[in-house]
Amino acid sequence: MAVTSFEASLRQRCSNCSLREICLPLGLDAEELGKLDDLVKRRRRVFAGQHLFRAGDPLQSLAAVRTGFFKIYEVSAGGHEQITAFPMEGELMGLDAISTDAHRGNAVALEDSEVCEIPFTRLETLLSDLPRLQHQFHKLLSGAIASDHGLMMVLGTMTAELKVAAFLLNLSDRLEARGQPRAIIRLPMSREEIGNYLGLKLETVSRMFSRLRDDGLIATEGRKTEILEHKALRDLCLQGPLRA
Amino acid sequence: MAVTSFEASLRQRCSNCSLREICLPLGLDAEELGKLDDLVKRRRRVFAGQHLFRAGDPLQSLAAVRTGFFKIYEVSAGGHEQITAFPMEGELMGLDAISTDAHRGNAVALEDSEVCEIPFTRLETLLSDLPRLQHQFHKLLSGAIASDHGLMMVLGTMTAELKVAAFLLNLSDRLEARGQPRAIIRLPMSREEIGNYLGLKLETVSRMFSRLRDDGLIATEGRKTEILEHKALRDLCLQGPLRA
DNA sequence: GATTGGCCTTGATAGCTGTCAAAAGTAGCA
DNA sequence: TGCTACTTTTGACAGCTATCAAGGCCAATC
Repeated sequence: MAVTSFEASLRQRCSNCSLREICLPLGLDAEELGKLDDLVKRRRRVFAGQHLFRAGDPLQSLAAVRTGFFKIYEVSAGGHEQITAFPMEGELMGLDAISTDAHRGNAVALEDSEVCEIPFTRLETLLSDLPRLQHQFHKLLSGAIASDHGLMMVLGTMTAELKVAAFLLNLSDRLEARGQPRAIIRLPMSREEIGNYLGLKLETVSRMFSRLRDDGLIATEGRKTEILEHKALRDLCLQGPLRA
Repeated sequence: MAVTSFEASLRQRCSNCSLREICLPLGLDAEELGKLDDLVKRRRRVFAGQHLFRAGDPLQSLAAVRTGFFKIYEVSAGGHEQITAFPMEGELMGLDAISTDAHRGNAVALEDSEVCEIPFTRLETLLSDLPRLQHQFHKLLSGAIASDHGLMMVLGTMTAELKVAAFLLNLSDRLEARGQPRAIIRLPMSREEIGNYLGLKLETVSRMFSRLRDDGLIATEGRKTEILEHKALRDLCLQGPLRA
């Protein structure tokens, strides 16, 4: 029992987290990691379907996904919902709240998940003391912008088939960056949620999955998807709506 | 002559810049402003059509638009160009470069413009000393994410007519935030560039301008556009693709 | 094991936007 | 002023995606 709780406490620290090469701790030395550990004390389980935060909530903490999968959606003034991201392990949520001190998005767990809460005001204080942590935080903010631009490119230039292909490749790349097999993708979101994210209707998403399957590029079994022809799928995205 | 150059040097400082309530200096006291002034020494003219930076350039400086208008476009692996922003006065460019230490976008002046160059490494050093500047910088990064999400909502949920209406309202709001008349919009970009930004073809953009004009919501005279019915235009965006 | 409800797939049709084409408008320049 | 090149507008038509509809699959429940 004592051993178990010791191991649990180890797992509960940034310094031993398997995601430290992806998340906030990247590039820190032991002393710096210790200070970050002091800050990120609160871990929290979020069950499937449960909200972690809602639009309008004051920004208390940023949250890093430790295990599981989330969706972030925003609601326009006209009442339309748009999913803006599907954060997975090692990704931060709530970065867009800093500008207004209140969350703009709603975060829902797509499966039973666990997050590390990072009190934002205390984080900013710590950043001033730890230049390397500051730089890594800026890289994560900047990376979020870059990744949003990637989605804008998908939304603005691609046909339905390419959008779905790009979506699968994006997930595949992110899995690979976490040391997981890049070919096998377990989708925690529905066709409707994929469609919302990609600017498509759920029927169109379904049709495109079928088309990619019929073309032999992927195999599907419900929400389990396997990429059979990785290179062909990437070439499809590259050629794009534009041929040479 | 002496007076002129004195006035010029005043205008060349963050502490006296008319954009200090929008840009990086927001919230700083006199001493802090002085340190920022020391950092942001280089102003640079960029003539219409000229590039300020290109994708792949190492990140040396962020740039704040002082006067004029830019477009930022990214080129996908497949060679497709996508405009991701039209920065105007007081807006920062190059934030997405921090994550990779190299620019991802290409910045082109749409008209003769002037920018303030902010050496990034020195900025990060200064941020550690000036918590308020650090917080404002984070707000601007966060605001860039929020604004990208706004565009994703437009791209993902709106029809062509609503996209163009939302585009005009966005420009109108940003002009108003700078104390300029919100109804009169001088577009420095072509129909093709608007279309690229909104995920539409130039002909469709032109048709939607004509439709909004025929409906009495706007008046057009080439690239000069006037919003005649501001509320009606906003209502149009709100009702969106969704009734009720 | 049958039933129920949610999600996914597939088909037929309609509507919106893209494509192709031509003419009109605008700006720069000799 | 007149020329040229570019941008914008407008029209006709095709193609892609949304819509409407029905049926199948799966898991949870009784």
